[in-house]
Amino acid sequence: MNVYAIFADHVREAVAALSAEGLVKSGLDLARVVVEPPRDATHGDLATNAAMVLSKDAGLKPRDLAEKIAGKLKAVPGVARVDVAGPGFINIALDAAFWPKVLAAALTKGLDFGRSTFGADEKVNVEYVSANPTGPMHVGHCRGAVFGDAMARLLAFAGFAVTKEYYINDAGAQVDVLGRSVFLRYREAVTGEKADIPDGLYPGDYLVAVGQQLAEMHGGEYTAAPESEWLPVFRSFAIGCMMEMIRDDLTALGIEFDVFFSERSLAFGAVDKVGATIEALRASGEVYEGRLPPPKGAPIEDWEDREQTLFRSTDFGDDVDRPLKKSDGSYTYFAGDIAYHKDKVERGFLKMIDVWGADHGGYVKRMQAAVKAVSGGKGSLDVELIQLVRLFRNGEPVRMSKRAGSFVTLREVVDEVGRDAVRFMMLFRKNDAPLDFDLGKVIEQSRENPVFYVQYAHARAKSILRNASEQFSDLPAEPAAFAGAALSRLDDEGELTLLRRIASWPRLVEQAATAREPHRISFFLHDLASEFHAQWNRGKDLPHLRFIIENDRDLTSARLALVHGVATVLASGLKVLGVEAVDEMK
RNA sequence: GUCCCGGUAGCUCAGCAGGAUAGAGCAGCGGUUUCCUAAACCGCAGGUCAGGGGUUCGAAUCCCUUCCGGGACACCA
Repeated sequence: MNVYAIFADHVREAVAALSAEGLVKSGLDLARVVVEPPRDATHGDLATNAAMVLSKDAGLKPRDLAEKIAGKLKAVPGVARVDVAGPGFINIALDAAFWPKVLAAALTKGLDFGRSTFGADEKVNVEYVSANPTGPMHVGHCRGAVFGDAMARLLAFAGFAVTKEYYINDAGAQVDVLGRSVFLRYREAVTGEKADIPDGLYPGDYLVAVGQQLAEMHGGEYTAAPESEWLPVFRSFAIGCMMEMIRDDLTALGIEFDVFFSERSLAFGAVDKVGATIEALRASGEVYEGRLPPPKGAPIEDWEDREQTLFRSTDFGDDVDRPLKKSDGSYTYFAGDIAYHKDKVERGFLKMIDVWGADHGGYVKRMQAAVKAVSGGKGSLDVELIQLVRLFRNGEPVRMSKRAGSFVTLREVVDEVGRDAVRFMMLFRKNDAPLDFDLGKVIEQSRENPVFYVQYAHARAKSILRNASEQFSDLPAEPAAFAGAALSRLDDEGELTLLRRIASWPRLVEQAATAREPHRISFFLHDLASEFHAQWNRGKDLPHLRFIIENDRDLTSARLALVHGVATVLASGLKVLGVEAVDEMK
């Protein structure tokens, strides 16, 4: 039950009625009309900008139009008072009985309160992580992984039909390097002589076990064989091992995918889908053979002016056309990616979201251009760029050296501070702003740590409910049973603040989904937790405001309904973030 | 040189698809514990929303421009 959406309809109906009566021009564009919580609670429960937005087209002064609309809104059931204020705001005060109805709905729906049909089951493909299968995931991957996963959960909660997808980059030069690195570990395992890993290969210890497995499988068969014989075998086996490791890392973070899509399968499967995609685009005029101007910026030493196969991305707003084949004739990464997104379109996805690291920002325009081209203009690709995470420990930067193989792995971080802390902190910042992650602070149990702060609010709510059931042994355990409590007795300003916050949860879900900003969920939960802690503390000075009132069972029930409501929304929101709502702090 | 992302309180950041007097945490100062978890709360103080133009009833938010910081700029992924 989204109060704001319901009243936005009421406002539109009011305007339509005025038009029908000839009091206001008809055919006004109502798209900009919004109903929102007023900045100041003393203004009422709801506010709309309708009169100010429509006044120009309606040919009326904002306040005059506001008066007309207000007149109609007064007749809406549940409305107690309508005022026109300021430049033409229409403030709506609801009957005292209104908010309790929303709370009752929340209690009845439980964790599904806030779930929306907003997305209308539209298919959305969310592609994220897509780390190269050449080693364990490191912290740099972590934020994109959590963000993509939360985005997928959020969109699903908002009513979209979401598919979570991982693109395995198993076709490029880096997996050949992986195969060669593993070969050295294999020979090491066979001969017992410690291998010297030259620059350019992967030195990490995690490949030792892979080499040993290969030694067990093949014995010394390949030690003296030419690369052409062992590379495909070793590469393929190593990729499998790496993906297994990555899946384990992801599981540790609470992330599961619906689809793992192999890049290699596109060009080296039964049919060459990359080649087919290029030819299809050539037929439609989007691919041609031509020359490119030398790149600007830092000069490139081995730049060679040559005719190459180009995608006409400039037709779709890109800066230059982009090559699809390398000088050795093999496909560029971009060519494969076009074929991949074409495959998504063919699987029925017109709405696609890719989550990339910010260093891939320069790749956005060409990929969006490609999506337009392969979907006949019908598909859309949103790319969410994830900024860097700076890792700290108690204020000191954690140094990482990838070359030495001593980077901090995702698993190490999760093992140290826990899945919930990692996830929440990664989502407690806009994705396009850099984020400082302090391993020391996130496990601190204090107000400074938002993870703890929100979880503590939930635990506190549960604690109150436990205590209440000891004092009133016949209280029901099910939240839904409290929907019938005497909710009209919730009349304290702090209680009403919480009611309004709970009621705005469905609206927030839709906004966060529309904006593609899961971090709004985190901030909302933090606000709700803060208001709840505040109300709890008010009961210390003012005992009559406590949730449990010994000699007043009805009032206690009503307040416990509110506590259940808070706990429900906290749990619901945390679930969207993939964070556990704990019942007790240890 | 071009493109992308940032610039909001001393610090770290929100600011809800243009709205009413720009918010929170930390740091600073001052309070709150016979009590449902003080692991919390309350108060005070703190601002040229980087600068300058524009759009309009109204701009931190949209457009242009300058400055500053980060990132990306055939044939890597």
